[in-house]
Amino acid sequence: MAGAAGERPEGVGGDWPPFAGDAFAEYSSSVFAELGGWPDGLGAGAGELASLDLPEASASASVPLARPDETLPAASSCSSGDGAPAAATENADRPQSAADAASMKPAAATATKKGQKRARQQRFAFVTKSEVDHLEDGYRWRKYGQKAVKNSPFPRSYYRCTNSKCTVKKRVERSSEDPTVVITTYEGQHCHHQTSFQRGGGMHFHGAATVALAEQMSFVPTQQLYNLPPLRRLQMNPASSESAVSSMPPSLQQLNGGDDLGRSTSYSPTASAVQTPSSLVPPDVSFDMGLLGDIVPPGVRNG
DNA sequence: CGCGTTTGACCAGCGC
DNA sequence: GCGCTGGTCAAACGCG
Repeated sequence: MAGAAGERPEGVGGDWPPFAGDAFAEYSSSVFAELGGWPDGLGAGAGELASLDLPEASASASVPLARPDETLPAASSCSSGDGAPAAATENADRPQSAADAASMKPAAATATKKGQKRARQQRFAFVTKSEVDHLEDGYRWRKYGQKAVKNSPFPRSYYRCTNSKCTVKKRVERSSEDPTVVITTYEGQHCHHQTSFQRGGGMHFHGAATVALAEQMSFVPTQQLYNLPPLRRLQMNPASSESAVSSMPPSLQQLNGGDDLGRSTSYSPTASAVQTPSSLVPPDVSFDMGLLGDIVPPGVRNG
């Protein structure tokens, strides 16, 4: 969802459901990390992420999540294309037919030319506190793998969007440091409406805020995203006394209170105050030009 | 029967 | 070059 296509995914906003209630029943905090590129060795990257994103570990926030010099292909999840420069990743898109899949080596399906690293799409990771590993986000996912993670007692699960035209993937793992923390990493951007999601009626907006923020990030044009410093993080601090809505960017406020979402969700301000600790933002970052400029309202920028 | 999960195996990238 | 690790495949299995 961190797609850099600069196009708002349909279904986001008005009817984009946040995480379902169960998933966030125990939600207490959520932190985003925009990965300019996949850190080499996903385990290491995820581990850093987990430790970094916990408020208690914010002191180590300077650890990069992505290599600053890594250039990314255009992030587009859908081979069908929506005007985004998907050509760069076209080879990386999953084959749509079984024949293609059979004739394609797993790695070859995602690798580019020899000597090049496999195409990597824009990814977003965020941390949530939840007892549930697989958080509802409004889309249907099919689990396609699970791996033990080095230095972690918890396995990492791999999910793929069930939409055949959608190549969005996500990884879910628990933090080894804090078992209550779930690290969810999205890769790619949905190119379709969410599937009919409606399990149970209640939605808890803290999750919505989380995802909405991530989506908000996706509005940033690709090039802009790639030119940004390696790490952008937004912390959803439940302990903040800020009014959640007022501290949200206008677009999120709209998401939150304006449309269907606002009407159909039980919004919990306790977990939605947007904070941007200055320590997490490189000093040379201009809020007017980067992701945060679109996300963090001026009043929040100073703490 | 269709869909999703589990799980062992395979492959590529990377570090030593 | 070798071993480790991450990422993915695909057959088997379970469930509604």
